[in-house]
Amino acid sequence: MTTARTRPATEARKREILSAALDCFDATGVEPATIQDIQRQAGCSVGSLYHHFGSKEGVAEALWLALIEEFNAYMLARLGKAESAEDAVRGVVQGYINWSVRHPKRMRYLHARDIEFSPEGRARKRELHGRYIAEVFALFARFVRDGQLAELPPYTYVPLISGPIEAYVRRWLTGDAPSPRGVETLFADAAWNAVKGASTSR
Amino acid sequence: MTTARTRPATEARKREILSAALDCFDATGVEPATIQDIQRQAGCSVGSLYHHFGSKEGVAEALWLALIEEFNAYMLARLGKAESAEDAVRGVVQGYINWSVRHPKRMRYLHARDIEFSPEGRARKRELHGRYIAEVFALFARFVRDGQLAELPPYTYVPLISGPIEAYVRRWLTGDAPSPRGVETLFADAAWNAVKGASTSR
Amino acid sequence: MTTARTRPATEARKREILSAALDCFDATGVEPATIQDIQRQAGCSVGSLYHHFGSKEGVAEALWLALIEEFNAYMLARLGKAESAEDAVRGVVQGYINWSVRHPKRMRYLHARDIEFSPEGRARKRELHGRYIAEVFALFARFVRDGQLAELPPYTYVPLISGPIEAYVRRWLTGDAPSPRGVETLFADAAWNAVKGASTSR
Amino acid sequence: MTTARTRPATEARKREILSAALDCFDATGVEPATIQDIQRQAGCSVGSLYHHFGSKEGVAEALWLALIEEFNAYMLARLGKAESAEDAVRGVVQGYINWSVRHPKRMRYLHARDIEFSPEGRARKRELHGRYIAEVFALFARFVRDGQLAELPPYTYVPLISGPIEAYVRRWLTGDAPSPRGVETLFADAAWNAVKGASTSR
DNA sequence: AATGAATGAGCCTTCATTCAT
DNA sequence: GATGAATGAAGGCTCATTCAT
Repeated sequence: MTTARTRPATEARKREILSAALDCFDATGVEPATIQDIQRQAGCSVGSLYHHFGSKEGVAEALWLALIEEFNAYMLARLGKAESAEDAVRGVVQGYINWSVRHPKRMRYLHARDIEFSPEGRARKRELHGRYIAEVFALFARFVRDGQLAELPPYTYVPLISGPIEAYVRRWLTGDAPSPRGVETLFADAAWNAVKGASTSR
Repeated sequence: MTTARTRPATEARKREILSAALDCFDATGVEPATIQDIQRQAGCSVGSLYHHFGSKEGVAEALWLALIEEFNAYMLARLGKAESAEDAVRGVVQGYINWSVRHPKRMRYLHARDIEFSPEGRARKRELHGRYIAEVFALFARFVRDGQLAELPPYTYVPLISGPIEAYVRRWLTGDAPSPRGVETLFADAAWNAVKGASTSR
Repeated sequence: MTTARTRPATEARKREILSAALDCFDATGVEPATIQDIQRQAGCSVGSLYHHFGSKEGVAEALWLALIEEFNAYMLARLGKAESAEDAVRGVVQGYINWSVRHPKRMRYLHARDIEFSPEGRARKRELHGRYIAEVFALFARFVRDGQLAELPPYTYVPLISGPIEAYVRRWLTGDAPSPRGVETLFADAAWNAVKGASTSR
Repeated sequence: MTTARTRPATEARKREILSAALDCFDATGVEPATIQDIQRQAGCSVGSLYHHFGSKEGVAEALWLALIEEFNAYMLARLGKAESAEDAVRGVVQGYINWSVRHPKRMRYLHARDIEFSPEGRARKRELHGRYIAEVFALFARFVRDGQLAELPPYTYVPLISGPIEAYVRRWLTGDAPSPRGVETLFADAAWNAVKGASTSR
């Protein structure tokens, strides 16, 4: 029994390249990283890289999409278990911290600004985002209806809940603040206070 | 008749170049923008640009430093007038919004990640940051002492106060959320709730 | 059940590839066309292409040789029926026009300059050319001997007879002149006038 | 007195590059010739080449336009002196031969097929062609009116007059026929016979 | 016979920077 | 102070070809 239908060897090679690319992009940024950096790090040829991803930006895009998919799945798994709004909100903060601490490079890359998406990449990004947001909102809408969460302009929930911890983690990732371990409760409190509903007794 | 000592004409030319550079950097990012983009936009020669700033990164650095100085001055002027901790905290949020709305390009540039500072530039940046933080902390320390503000790990104040509005404004600057006009109070409330002290009656 | 000796399936596949190659070469030229263009157009794999033709130039060469063989056969069939020198000369012009109008891509490809022949290809080309010229000259020599055709430097017959219509057809093939339909007689007259012998009464 | 207004040094450099390019393109064709071939032959840097011509195709285009302009001027100067239609027609053939013999590389390049024109280049080409054709037609129209030339479909004059000698010269340029010296009269006769008018007594 | 992943030399081009005028 | 022609290292990418399956 040789290579199976989906050519697992090919998938493995693609994963190797993406992993090497993450290291390179993390070290210098997407723009400054060169194809040769990645190729050397991945132990493959230039041609192979282009065979699988078409371009340098193709690699950057595929990497970002793979990571956001992973992150979303992680958060949704966490939120799915929440039994109350407070649980969910605190879970977002805690989950954000946990994933960042476990995978700082990945989180740093998700924050990167200099990734140029192709039209297809942008579409895929929107699709993933839309699907994620839809699931999150479905969850939160219930809590808004039963008064556990305040009714706010839709675009403000995420900044209010994640903004502080995002800002803190970004400073930590760039070496400008200590580890987020230890401040979990403080930021979870802030998030919960920012969005909790009137029905929620103090 | 050109005035002697300070050569205002020179200063004007430098400002023109920085303004052109802001447009270019904002359009494509620092790395992708080329000296020739800037030079064409500024209507000057390559040589002139090098005469005044020494290098492309020299332009990027000078621009960032000029903007952060302007922003800090703006915030300090606002905070200086605050008569209570709540006033100050809400002022930060409001000031952040106002300046961003008035100068979105400038704010976007202050958020840029791909500026490479020279050792001198980095020193100047640290100096400006230190001076700013010192003034802000002097102000806030008073409020912590008298109980208006909670006593928290030092690195958490800024993320707690500015994180949500920063996150929101970033989304707005990239076209992913509506104008911050109208959500001022909401974000000011969140900021204040996150850092207010026990002495502050509810 | 695949037939054994000549493997008609193989021949069919080769013809498919050559046909696809003609389309590609015609669209962009031989040099710019890529193996992958051809392979995609032909609906076969890269490997298959190499299996049958050995290289890209191998395809270009095989195509050219196949077409020139076809063209020569067409012209000889036409000339064989000529009963007089005038008939033959006019037949060349008319045949050139007919074949060009029927197969403009093929004629355009026979005019292509950027085909690099292998030594074997060049030999085959010479062989085909020699055989063709020999047959044509055998025919024309008779007419020169009996005075129907003028006795001219050998290398001038072809340019004198075919030059004008070649020039016209080339312009038509590139879209710079209208169809050669309608000018047949004019060009046939010119050809005949250019080479007719003294014995030919006016 | 240093460099004058039009920077003759710059023009000289451009001419050097074009001359080197002609050698390279003639040796291998436009597509196969590399920027480095040209740059080395011209004794300039890659950057300089791009500074002046923008791209490899830019060089090829500028060269072709310069040569066609030169060729047109040469032919028009010759035709301007013609005192009869026969003089003019024979002059075209003779001029074509003379210029080809004097500048075989240039003529070979004017025949090249693999030059890709930019939209601007194409426009310039059309402009030059139009202006040339207009002058030639103005001349010939006179002869058509007074009966010295036959009245034929407009697109046929050039192929009828130049076609044979073009075909012959092309064979010579590729080494497939001896020098056109000695066949001038033969081809001039053919050209004149092909287009002379009824009024022209034999 | 067919497939397509892998290879890597070599291409065109960009662009920060210098410097003679 | 201003100009812009010149430089050349370095980058992204192409593509004919090979070869294990």
